[in-house]
Amino acid sequence: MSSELPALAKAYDPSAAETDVSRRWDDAQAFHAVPGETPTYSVVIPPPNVTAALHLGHALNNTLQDVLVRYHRMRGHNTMWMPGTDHAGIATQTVVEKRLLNQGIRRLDMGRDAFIEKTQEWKDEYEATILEQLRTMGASCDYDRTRFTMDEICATAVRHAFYVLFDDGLIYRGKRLVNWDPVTGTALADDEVEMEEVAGHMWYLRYPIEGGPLPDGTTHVTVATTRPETMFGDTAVALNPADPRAEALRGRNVVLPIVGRVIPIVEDDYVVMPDPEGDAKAQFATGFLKVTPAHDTNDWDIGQRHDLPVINVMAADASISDQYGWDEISDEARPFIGLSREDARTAVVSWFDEHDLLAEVRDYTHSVGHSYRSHAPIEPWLSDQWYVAATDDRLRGAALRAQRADQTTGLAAEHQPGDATGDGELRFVPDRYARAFQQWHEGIRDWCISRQLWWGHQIPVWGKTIDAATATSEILAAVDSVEGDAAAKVDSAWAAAGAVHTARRITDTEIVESVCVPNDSTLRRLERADTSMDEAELVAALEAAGYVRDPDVLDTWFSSALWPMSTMGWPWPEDYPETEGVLAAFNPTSLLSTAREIITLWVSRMVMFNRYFLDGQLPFDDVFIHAMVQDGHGQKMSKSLGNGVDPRDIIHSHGADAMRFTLVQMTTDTQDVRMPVDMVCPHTGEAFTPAFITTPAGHQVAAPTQTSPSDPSKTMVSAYGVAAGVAEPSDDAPLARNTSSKFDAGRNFSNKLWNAVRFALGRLNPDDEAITVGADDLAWVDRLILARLAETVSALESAVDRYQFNVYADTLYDFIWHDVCDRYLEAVKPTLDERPAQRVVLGAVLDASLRLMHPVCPFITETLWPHVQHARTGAVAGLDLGASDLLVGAAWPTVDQALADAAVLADFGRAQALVSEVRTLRGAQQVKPKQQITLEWTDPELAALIERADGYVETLAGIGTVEAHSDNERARSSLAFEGSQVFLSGLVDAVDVDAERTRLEGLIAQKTKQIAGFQGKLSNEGYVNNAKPELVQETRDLLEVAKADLAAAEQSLAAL
RNA sequence: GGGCCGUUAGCUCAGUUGGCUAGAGCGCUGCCUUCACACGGCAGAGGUCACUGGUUCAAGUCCAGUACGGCCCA
Repeated sequence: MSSELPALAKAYDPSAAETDVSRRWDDAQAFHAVPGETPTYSVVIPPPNVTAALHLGHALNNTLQDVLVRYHRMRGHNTMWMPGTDHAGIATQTVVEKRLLNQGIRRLDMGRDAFIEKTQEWKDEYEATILEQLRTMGASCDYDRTRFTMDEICATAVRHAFYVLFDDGLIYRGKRLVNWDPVTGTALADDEVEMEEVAGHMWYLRYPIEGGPLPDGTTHVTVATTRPETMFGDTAVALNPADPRAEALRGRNVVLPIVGRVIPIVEDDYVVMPDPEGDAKAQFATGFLKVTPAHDTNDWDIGQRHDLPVINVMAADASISDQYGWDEISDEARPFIGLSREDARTAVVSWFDEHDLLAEVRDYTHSVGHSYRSHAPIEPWLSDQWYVAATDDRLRGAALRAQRADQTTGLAAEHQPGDATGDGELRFVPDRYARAFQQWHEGIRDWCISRQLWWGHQIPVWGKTIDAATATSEILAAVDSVEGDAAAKVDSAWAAAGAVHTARRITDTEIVESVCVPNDSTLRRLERADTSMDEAELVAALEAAGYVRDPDVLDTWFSSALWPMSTMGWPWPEDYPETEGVLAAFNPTSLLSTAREIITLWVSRMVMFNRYFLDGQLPFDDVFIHAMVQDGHGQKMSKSLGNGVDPRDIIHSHGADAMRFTLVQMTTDTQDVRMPVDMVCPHTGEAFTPAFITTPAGHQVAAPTQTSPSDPSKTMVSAYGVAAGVAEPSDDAPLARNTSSKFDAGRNFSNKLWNAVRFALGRLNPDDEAITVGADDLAWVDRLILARLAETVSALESAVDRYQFNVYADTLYDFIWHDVCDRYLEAVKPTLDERPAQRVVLGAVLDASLRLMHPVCPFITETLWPHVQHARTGAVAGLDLGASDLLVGAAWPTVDQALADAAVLADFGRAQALVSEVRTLRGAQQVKPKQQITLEWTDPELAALIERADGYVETLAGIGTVEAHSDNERARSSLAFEGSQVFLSGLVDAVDVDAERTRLEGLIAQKTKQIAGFQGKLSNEGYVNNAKPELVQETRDLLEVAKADLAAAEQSLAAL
């Protein structure tokens, strides 16, 4: 076998190893889970958008998931990690449109089908990239189960879910103000709108009072607005009923300038009264508010309260338009029709100025909603959209009741968890995020799910608007059975065939019918009166009857909300061989790991849907919210700032394990991850800290052009320079890639492990007899490393259980680097060849170390695994290391805690302290490493400790001889250890008395200070009486030792 | 505007129920090219724990406030 294993190179080279290991995992189907065995551990990946390649935030999240997944797999759980990608409707459509525009092609020109085809190509490209990235970073997903939110299995789930919700009255059509993105031309959900501070103006417009001046001579009211262009749609002016001017204005109207519309003055306590001392709003207020119900959400509410008309004056592109509800256009207003909202604003302000109706303009900074995709300002816009009744108790209530009682505060009585499945079981880690979940649901509004896009799941509703006079009796009966424009189910032939048929009266004369058609897999299972038609036939019949399919698609989050179910084959896993049994086995999943903002966007919706469709069952037990990766200036990484780091670059320069280890080590539960971004010089390959500049917006970014650190004649271009369009890469000045020296930590650690194993391979003998060794057979240092191993295993298990990733990494690092390498390997070097039992321990410790490190650094550990397996022999009693061909499938080590020998660990602390003291002295006197010195003790107890430690102190401190102190003429230095004098001789030929005196005087000063501190504590009665007795005793002991050390040092000084 | 988090060594961060004589990695300084590792070894320097007040025998840790930075939701 040894001939098959090539000798290890002097340093770890990740690239070759990673490829080889990936292939071995694939060949062994190592990540594939099959329903059956329990217990299970399952995770669904938060599906990355197919808009772009994965970034460092993805790398972090997926690394953390992989650590947990690999750990649980090793713990013997039936572990399944479901991978996949998200079609990301608006985001993908936007990027594809942009790419096409660059080629001079417009979406509308090419048509829906052709555009979807192009988008599909984009999706295929990025899906492949993303999956490749996941494999490259070592994510142990069950790739055989890879899903896409628009593939057939997911689409089936979406169709069925829509049908059920529609049938249950939880999906409805409503004419509301939506967040309209005029650039992409679609509605957005509330949480897809980002608020941004904008430096704008407050304009003060004077509206003339109809019917002449007030008794006090007032002829106008002055409204304050940040959006003058919406004035065409004003249908009232409001003031606060508490305003002293209210009485005089009661019942009066104003004449809307330009438009000529006469609109009432209404009283509403929403209106902020002017107050120069008040907050910003009050300072800028006039007390009069123009009310534009069709273009402002607050005005919409005021309009509802006062029964005001709603006049939409804008088209879908936010230009001023008379086509959406504004008629009776005055001659004065006509020139404004067709203007963009920006031009209209300028024109309106000019008009008011020219007509002496512009009272004032003031600078005003306020927040404005922007599309999270196009970044265009959102227009509140009146339109017909589909909604999920998220406020219904079956959804919102279920989400609130899911929360663990100890993570909520002030829940309403009806939201207290009950006995239902899933109630009170949802846990957030860190727990502070539970509050975000709770507050979001308490303030939730119905969820607008229709998007005016082409890329997505098209809404499965066929509609028709009919004249009420021609309606069938069933339809009339239905619409008359409900109030207003609510939808009512119609008992029709469509319904008999399995569709859900609704109707609603939208005007006195018009009725809208909507027919929701389920797909065949649902139809097959329905009990329906008319089974003559399948889906295609039903649709054909509907279309023949004049029904038209809704052109809109569903919000991406609708399909994402089903992800833990749809990926597992819901609703009918038996329909697809690959999903059979998966849903039952792996939902609820064990964990969802995601980012903060996703709590509202996604977590909430998964909880609502999973509970609704699966009898209250939660989609996951734990929600882990991971940190955000920021740059060195605390800024979010983004393309536009050019401060992003591509995980592929890090894998290329440092290796996947180095990246993973560093990310894990940086993950604490309190803070975001700050990652100072360096650049790689394309000329020399060296990493350097770039020169930074501050953008006008106040961001710290790498200057567009950078100079090569070692050759000032060469330059390069930064990612910011390219993103900002101010620098163009060329042959002479290429684009420099970003990196971060933070990843050196992981690379160094990998290399350390590599070399530790390399050393061991040279000293272990594969032909050793396979003996089982117990504590009694072992030397002190062997018992020590096993004790530290036992402690380490416990600490790692506890870290995983608590999602303390940095603790996991630090514990591992400390054990491998310090315990194994610095201490154990160094200590056994002189004895290994003579002690077969020690070789057994060394082999077992390395075997266990690879297992412990595997979840974080899977590639290097898997690479080393066969070498260690080949070289080691025998076993250690109490340390269970099950055999396995591949490390990925090996068992987590189980260690009998009896190996955590307390006496050995106590001696270790003392021996290590002594080694440290001796080394410090050696260092101070610059004794050569190879120089063996003599230690002379004065306390026999210390001699006994050194004896028990069995060579440990001598080896690590470079001591050749240990003997009792005697009076002779040797040149010697002395130190104080545990209150006794220890002498070292043979350090140098002649002791530098002056240096020795300085050193001892420093020591005396330090000890004196310590003693004062301890004495101060002990002379404090409050301390002695109140502190725990063992603590007081400890202080007393420390004082005694310090005193003895001081005496020893003084004695030495006197002897000089 | 509401909520959450952070401010500890030059940098990036730990610090569990108050007991600290404040730690780690990187960087820095000195020594060592020792037969696992210079992506290394040994040693060292470096901190009034943002600020103000309070509780306590005792505060990096608890409470109140201030300042600055960040995030989430409006």
